[in-house]
Amino acid sequence: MDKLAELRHSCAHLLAAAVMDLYPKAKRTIGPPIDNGFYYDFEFPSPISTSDLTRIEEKMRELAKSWPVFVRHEVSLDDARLENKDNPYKLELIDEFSKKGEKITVYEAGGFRDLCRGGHVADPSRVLKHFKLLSVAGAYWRGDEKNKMLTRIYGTCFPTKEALDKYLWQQEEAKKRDHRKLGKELGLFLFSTSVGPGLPLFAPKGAVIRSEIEAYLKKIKEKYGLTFVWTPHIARSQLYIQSKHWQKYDAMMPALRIEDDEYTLKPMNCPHHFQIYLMSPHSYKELPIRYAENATVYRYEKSGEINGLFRVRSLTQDDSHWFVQSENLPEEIDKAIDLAQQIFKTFQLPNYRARISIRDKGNKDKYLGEDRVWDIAEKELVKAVEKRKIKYELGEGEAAFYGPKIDIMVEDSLGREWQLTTIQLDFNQPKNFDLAYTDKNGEKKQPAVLHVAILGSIERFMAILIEHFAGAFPLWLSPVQVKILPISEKHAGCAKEIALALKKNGIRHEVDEANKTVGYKIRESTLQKVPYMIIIGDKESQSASISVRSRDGKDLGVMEITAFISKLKENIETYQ
RNA sequence: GCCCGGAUAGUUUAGUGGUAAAACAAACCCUUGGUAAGGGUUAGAGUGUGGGUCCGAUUCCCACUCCGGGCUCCA
Repeated sequence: MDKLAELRHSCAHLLAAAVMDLYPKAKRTIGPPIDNGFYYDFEFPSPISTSDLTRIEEKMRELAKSWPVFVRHEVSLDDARLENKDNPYKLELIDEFSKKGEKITVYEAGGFRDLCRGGHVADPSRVLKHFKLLSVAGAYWRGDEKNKMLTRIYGTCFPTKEALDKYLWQQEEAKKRDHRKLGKELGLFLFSTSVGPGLPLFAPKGAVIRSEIEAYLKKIKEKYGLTFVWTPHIARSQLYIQSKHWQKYDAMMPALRIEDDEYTLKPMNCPHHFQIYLMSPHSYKELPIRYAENATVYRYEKSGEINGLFRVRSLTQDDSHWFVQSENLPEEIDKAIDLAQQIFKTFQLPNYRARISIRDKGNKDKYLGEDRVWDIAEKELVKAVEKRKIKYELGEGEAAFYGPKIDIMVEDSLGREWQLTTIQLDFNQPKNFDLAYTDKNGEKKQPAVLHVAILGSIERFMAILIEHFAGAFPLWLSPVQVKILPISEKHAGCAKEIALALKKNGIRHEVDEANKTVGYKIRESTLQKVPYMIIIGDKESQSASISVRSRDGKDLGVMEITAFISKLKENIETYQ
């Protein structure tokens, strides 16, 4: 256990002590350190809420002052059982450890004993200072929904006040950037009770961002040799029975009845794209065939799991299926990664790492497809990320039975990681759907399929972008690129002329004709994160020049309107 | 789905067992302004939905809907 984890684990003990002091009837369970702090799960005789945290935290501070050194005791099974006779959770753990033949240890500090593996700080009263309780939540005993729901208290602890403050600041900053909050403030998207949970509606400004992203994806994917297709949103349930999703996939929406047949909302596009592939026989000369679609699919996410645009029930995948001869897999995998890197660059996401899911080597039987092809594929996945110097880790045994895959995790401006890209090899579906091509010897062969989604879900990606940029999108994505601010009513005519010039050049703009001061208008445009403001007063209306200001408060000075427009167009056209 | 919390004008919030207050936004008026909030006036919700208790409910109780925090990170 590292130092920070020891500190946090010790703090979890402190929390448990405070809780036992205030709620003697509560039952303790476990309290491990986690990525950003620690938690402790309790069974309380009656529910507690966030407002109780203050009291508990005060008690912790009181106890911390004289918190003694942790003392380790090795105890026998019987003693351990006796000591915890009223706590079924601890008993369960004790029996488990004993069965595994592990030593049972108890740590004691300040009259407070807890079953514990160890890993504490040496001088608790000196270092247990910079902590904070954060939230209360429900959590199942051992994470299993069949078990009893416990009350989890989350907290965090750092070695210094500065580190704690920094963490809390980051949390605050993340809260400010919350895409749900910004989505409302910037008029991007909404949820309507009448439409239903998890079904986002995009308002004009959000729709602009969406369609810019989709248009960009279409352009760059076509450049990479993908062809776009379109498929409907419902299909006969039979299609998914053939693909085996019906049997295995648990996020299928319930079936619909249309006349005498059963249909369902599509949860994925693969079987549809396969139908297009099956439209005609294929020669090896045509391969690889790469079908792409920005396709909206529907998934049944449990009500409690829906979360803003991160987790929705209608989502649009930037999906594609590449039908490839096995021998061409290396170059196709490389191409897919190259495509992903280009796209990350465009969205100003410079840091990412890969996770490669491969077979469990000791258990090769449970995987479908030729051993040789798996070997090549796995090696190629590794080679491809190494060649591009992408940091990666191997997940042995994490591959699905039908193929290995690469996931790419991208870091945002607050240092949080998001999994975006999945490049999944599939040796299974070609079989289910009898996909074939004729090779140069006239023999019928089965192509490998690569499922490639770079951004995953466009809704989720938009949420990430909103938080990454804190709503201040790059020019090409901004719903309003330029705001024209006439100083007084007599400059309205001139403002309209400029608006017309922008319109002719395809630059999204608005004129703020409100009867307000220019200072007020600047403030409004800045809060709306409009990249550029043009201020029009007497000086400007008497010449062909405009005065430009950016949303970050810089006065860009006076320039010719034509020069300004061509500068913007140059920037925007990079992405079109 | 489950645990905890919440739902009051377009938005953010206040408040009360005797039918609701403010700020910002909006509309209008004054002002015609030079780089992050000029001033005034007016209108706007009957308090998520349904039920119950009560003379009386937005307030208390119940159910439902929706929203938020959380449910892998093992003594």
